[in-house]
Amino acid sequence: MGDLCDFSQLLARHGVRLTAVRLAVLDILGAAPRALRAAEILEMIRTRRQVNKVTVYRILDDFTHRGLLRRLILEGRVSHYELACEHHPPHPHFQCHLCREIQCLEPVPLIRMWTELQGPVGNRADQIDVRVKGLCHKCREIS
Amino acid sequence: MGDLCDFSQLLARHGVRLTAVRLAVLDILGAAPRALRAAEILEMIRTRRQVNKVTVYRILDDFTHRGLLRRLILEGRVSHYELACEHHPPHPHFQCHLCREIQCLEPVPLIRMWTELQGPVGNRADQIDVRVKGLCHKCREIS
DNA sequence: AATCGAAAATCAACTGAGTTGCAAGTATAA
DNA sequence: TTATACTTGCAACTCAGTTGATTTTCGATT
Ligand SMILES: [Mn+2]
Ligand SMILES: [Mn+2]
Ligand SMILES: [Zn+2]
Ligand SMILES: [Zn+2]
Repeated sequence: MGDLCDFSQLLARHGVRLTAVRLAVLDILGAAPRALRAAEILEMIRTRRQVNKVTVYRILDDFTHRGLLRRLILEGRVSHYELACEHHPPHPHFQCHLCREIQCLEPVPLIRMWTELQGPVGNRADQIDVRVKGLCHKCREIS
Repeated sequence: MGDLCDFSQLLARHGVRLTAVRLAVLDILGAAPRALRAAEILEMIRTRRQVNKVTVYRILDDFTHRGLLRRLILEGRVSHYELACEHHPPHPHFQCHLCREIQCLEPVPLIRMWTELQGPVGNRADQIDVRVKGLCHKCREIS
């Protein structure tokens, strides 16, 4: 999924030092087929090296503010993260209400809704998030 | 906002006993111009009577599962609640990234996107949430 | 009116993702 | 090499929400 991005170059461009943990975070998210929770990323890094959770949380937060990652709020309390580089434009997400698994959906054009969604005169809309909830195909055939 | 609903009748129809706290929750949400956090609802009930937070959380959870309220996940950690009766169909929400305030927007037709948003064949989409982020008109004129 | 069982409210203790402040370590610059 | 800034680690904390056990209230039955 992220095999198109050169992460060390990406970090350099953002004026961020290349460190083992930072690269691991990007590698893992780049290889993931879906958005991941901080705890999942932490666990995956720990299969390679020892790391403190605070370090990972701080990196995720920093990268999000730099626009390198997107933080997805799909359910209460836990955030999910995904790459935000040019090869991964914003897109809607699907969450199964049974297995809670998250899927990335293809981008849909929202341009026609944009004006309507600005709401009361004077609001400035910067971003539109679309979240689909339902039953995924795996859970459908089980139940 | 909720002056159209007869709450005592609504509770009766759901086979739920009418109690002071339950009615207060519905009254408050019915009068609110926007979705409220549990802590806000709790505080507002406490201007009238003494009540434990667990009671309020349990009522909000119960009402949500009965489909009497909608729980909105708009930012991490805190949920917002709004009435889900027939006078208040699902609709998009706007959140200002500066003051964090939430506004309800008019419903928009999503029917054209529905098929696209089902995603991989076999998924069943039940619900589409639209969330707009930006700068509200109040915060715009300040900054 | 007194009794009883179910539903509702309370209390204290807990959960867990995420945060904070500060100390220790490591890389870059002078 | 030494000074400096940046990065990581550790421990303690926060806070919305949850849990389980106990007490209170309600509505029915006798
Ligand atoms: Mn995605
Ligand atoms: Mn609303
Ligand atoms: Zn599923
Ligand atoms: Zn605002």
